[in-house]
Amino acid sequence: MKTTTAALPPSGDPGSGSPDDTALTSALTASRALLGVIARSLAPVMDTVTLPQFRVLVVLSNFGPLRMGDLAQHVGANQSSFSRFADRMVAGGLIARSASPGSRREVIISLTAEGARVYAEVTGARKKEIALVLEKLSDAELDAVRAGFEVFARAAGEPSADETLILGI
Amino acid sequence: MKTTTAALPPSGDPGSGSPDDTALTSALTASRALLGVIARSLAPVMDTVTLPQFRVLVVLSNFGPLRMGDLAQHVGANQSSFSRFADRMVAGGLIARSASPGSRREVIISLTAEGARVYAEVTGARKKEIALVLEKLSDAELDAVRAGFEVFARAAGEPSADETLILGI
DNA sequence: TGCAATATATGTACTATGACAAGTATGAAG
DNA sequence: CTTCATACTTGTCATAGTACATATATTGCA
Repeated sequence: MKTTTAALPPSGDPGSGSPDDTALTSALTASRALLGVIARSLAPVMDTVTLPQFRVLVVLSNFGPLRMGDLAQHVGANQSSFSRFADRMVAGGLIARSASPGSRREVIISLTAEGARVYAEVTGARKKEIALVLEKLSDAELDAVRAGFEVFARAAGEPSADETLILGI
Repeated sequence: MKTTTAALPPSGDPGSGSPDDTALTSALTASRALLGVIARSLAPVMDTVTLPQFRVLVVLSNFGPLRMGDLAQHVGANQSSFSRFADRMVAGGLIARSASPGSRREVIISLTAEGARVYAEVTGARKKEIALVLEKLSDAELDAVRAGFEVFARAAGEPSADETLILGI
């Protein structure tokens, strides 16, 4: 029997770690801060492109023109669905279909100038947002940020393209 | 005339900043790393809830039970649309409708245990992912990360709830 | 009581996404 | 040239999200 489950109290952060992992706490807080940055940078284009569509822009920006099927695979889409999905993006002026030089049955998808602009708008905004934060800092603080972030990024490694695509960023 | 715009070459990061802003570069790299973390933490639940639905879980986790209309406002949804949106989440066992003690026309939405579990799964995974990165580090490196992230988070400030909701995180 | 305001639910309609099957055009192998 | 595989397109259908207008229930106030 599936009775309506009872209400639960709010919980900002579930479970506080051991008292000595201040680095974990700091990392979580910083991750929220960076999320804010990312979200703000993405917001302005969200009425031009949907998140799944932005995924495509990311892939094409990083890999260059791709065959339709390969592109579908990269974003984890069904190939047959993807054709009409591409139609919408073509209609939106974000991508372009072109014939493959090698084979007439292949269709190459590439960014249009507009598609590239949308992508650049987001990454540019992200950069600007972060710069805005950093310019509040003293030289010593900047150095601390640089050192800490470098260490973390090195340890975390670059996320695979497919991983970040989950969010479409 | 809007002819099909030509293909553009790939561009990983558009525009490199001035040579001295290594902190900016580090921050951008770290932001990508954290994005990977966030994306990985979100991936497992993406077949249980959609991103808009996860937004609701986030809001309810942070604010506790809310009236339907207030909840709709928090996630930026049209009130009349939201009723059926809530239907789906109720059907999915993620939230529950209950009568307001004060007024019989008000409907209070609260997380079910399952809804709270899904939210906790994501935040828990995020925490675990970050811990996994940090445990590779030496004490000195941990200290650098803690210091750098603390400075950055303080300068960036907590993102507003509405801001992070853009991404549904 | 009666009326206006409030809170939610429903009718209707549209777009985006996405799955599956079937069709069409092209290329490659024999 | 026939046949099979490849690459994309199209038909069909189902679901999610969202909007606008309208209906229903409830409350508060005159």
